Amino acid sequence: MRDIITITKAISDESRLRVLMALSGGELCVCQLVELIGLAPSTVSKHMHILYDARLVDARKDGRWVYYTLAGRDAPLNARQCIKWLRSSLKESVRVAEDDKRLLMLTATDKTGTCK
Amino acid sequence: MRDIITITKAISDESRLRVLMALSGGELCVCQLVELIGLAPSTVSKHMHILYDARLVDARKDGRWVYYTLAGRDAPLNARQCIKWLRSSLKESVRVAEDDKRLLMLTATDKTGTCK
DNA sequence: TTGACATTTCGTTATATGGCGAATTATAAT
DNA sequence: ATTATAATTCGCCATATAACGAAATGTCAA
Repeated sequence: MRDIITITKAISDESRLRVLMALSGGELCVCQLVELIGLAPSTVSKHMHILYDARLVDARKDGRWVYYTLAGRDAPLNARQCIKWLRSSLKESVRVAEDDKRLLMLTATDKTGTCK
Repeated sequence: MRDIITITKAISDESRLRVLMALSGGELCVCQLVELIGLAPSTVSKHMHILYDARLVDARKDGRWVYYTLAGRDAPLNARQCIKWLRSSLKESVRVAEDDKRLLMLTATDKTGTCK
């Protein structure tokens, strides 16, 4: 029960939902998410910690950057199915579409894969 | 997006999750839910309002009782799929099993279908 | 009609949550 | 070595949330 509540609390915030949907397109580092969401780095970092606790995202550190991805095979089934539900539910969200578009611009300036 | 956030906020509370799982066994009136969850009637009523707003439950008034059921065919797909995910995720929850057991006792004393 | 009961609404209170900036840590570049 | 950058932690504040009891509403029973 506690695990599920951790997940449901994690997904009950607009910024965190936007992050999860943004990560559908592949891994992103915190500074890219800051750019996308428009909140302070410290705030975004806290959001990512909440998503990580819920095992909805994985983290990978590379140099001074931390890259986040959607939870993968090793994540609990509950978390993966939650993401599946969210993706199908937010498929037609205008906000998500806007973010996807902005993300294309953000990642285009950064062809190498490193952040900046 | 707003609809989904309404849903995710609605399911980010333990009492409301317990209510949703309890309703898997069929409709229940507020006083039965009060008995099960152990919170004040006013509190449970507020919880039900939140679930209703999210379209996760339907309400049916019969005399002085209000019976709630899980969202049915007419409810948004998002809400129904959410319930599906929750049910599979909480399938093995001890808390839910305890509630189910208690519910059997509660509904056994009340064979007619009316509340008391 | 009076009383009892189920439910909801309202006002209040305590705690949880989300936001920021400042300070801290870790890494890379000069 | 020093500086710059990415990310996190910490402390603070404003708002949201969940709880209660009291009062209001609606319905049935005596």
